[in-house]
Amino acid sequence: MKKEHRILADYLKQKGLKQTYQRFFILDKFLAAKRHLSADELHAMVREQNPKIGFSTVYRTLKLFTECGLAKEVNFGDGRARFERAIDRSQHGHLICANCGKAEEFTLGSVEKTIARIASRHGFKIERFRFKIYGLCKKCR
Amino acid sequence: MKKEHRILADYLKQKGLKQTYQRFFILDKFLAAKRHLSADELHAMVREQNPKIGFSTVYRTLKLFTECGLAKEVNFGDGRARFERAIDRSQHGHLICANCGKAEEFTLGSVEKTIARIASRHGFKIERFRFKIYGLCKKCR
DNA sequence: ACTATCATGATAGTGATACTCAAAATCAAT
DNA sequence: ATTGATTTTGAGTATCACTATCATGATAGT
Repeated sequence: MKKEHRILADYLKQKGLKQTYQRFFILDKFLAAKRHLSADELHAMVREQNPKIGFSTVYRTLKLFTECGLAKEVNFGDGRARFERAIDRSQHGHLICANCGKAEEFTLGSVEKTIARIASRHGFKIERFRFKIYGLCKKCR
Repeated sequence: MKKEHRILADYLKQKGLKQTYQRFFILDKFLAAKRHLSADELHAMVREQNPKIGFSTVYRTLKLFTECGLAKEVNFGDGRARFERAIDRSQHGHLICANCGKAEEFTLGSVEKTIARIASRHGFKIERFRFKIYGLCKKCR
């Protein structure tokens, strides 16, 4: 059993929720994706193999993934939430192209100490942070 | 004449747009605000003294301010765009409280070099960047 | 003052997200 | 395996922020 299936299964049990076919099917599709997906885009992928699964279910399931730490919601300013894998991934920022809309990632190792220092100076308790650079990617510039 | 009025007036002239009462009235209200405002919130402030001014005008005028560099659009993840002054202000990030929703600011001086380095490594042309830390502020923690 | 053009403000439209509910699925207890 | 309580699903609808439309009104050059 995949690590991510285990995490989802445990979370469902802990919360008294049910292990449904849809939830694990959507999880597999989500993990297979290479890009940052919106609920709409993931639904399109899911529906290719499984046209019965509705948008609502995909949408709610993505929220569920976010709750149990399997996914992170990211927002690139185009008015639709996107989701990315959040297991076994180091902190990273996004380079978002204004032309093609694709998002590259960059590691944040060198910035993390700075972030911690800033927060403590303001008496602020960090839950999470987002670092985004908007501009033009190599291809589009 | 205020510096910001000058900037707006020049921009309007350059673009062949008209100098209207509303545009300058909204600008004054915008500049007087201490917080990060949404179009809705600014409209509420404007309407106190001037109930005739509609939401559409406030909304469009904020876009106009953004075009001419008087304002910046920021998004704190609550699904509504907010605007902040952008003249004579150094680059800064935001500390956004998950409880009260208020946003403090922090300076980014030490991070800017890092950002430039990251971008050049990816062949990415920076237009702008956003650095946001979500968590609990001093009061709410 | 006249006229072309732009701006305004009310209304309606759009798209993403969130809610509702009847029918179906899950799961613990028998 | 059957039952029954409870959750989930999927379709439809509602809501919210934002955007477009358009008739009326304001602006600015002549």
